[in-house]
Amino acid sequence: MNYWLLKSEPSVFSIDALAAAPRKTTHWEGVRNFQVRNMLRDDFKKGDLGFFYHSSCAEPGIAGIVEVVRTGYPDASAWDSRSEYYDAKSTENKPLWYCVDVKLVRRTKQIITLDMLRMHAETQLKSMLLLRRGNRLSVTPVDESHWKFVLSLE
DNA sequence: GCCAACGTTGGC
DNA sequence: GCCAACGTTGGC
Repeated sequence: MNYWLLKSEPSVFSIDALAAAPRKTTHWEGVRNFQVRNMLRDDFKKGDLGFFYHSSCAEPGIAGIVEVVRTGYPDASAWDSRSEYYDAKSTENKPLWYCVDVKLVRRTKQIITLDMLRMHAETQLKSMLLLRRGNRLSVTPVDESHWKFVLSLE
């Protein structure tokens, strides 16, 4: 079983929006980066857990925990010409982009902020991809040791 | 296959 | 709004 960190801008899709969604589940759609696509398509397994991370906002940090409930399948938003995620290079016969479904397990007791994580960037969270300079991937794998340590910060 | 230009991410 | 970082594109 794998652990992940999924970034979302709360102004676009927040933990509140996920909590309010039917079955507290959402399509993790709109990924248009090949590295991330490959992870969604090939590496996400049912039952994997992920941190739901708020990015590009006043208080960046981990807001909740999600579970993978459906593994990679073609992202239909790519062939919807009305979608902001439309991509003419992807078709139903030859899908280019993939998504997964995730379900909210629970909110964290408070936002585990980027600042809190950074305090351990040279010790327990050394090599955590989120904290690596220049990292911009919207989905990153999380080591089990990092996962457990982050939760101990709650 | 190289690499400059361009676009995007995301913290600040 | 700035800008560092880096992925993508496209001419050659």
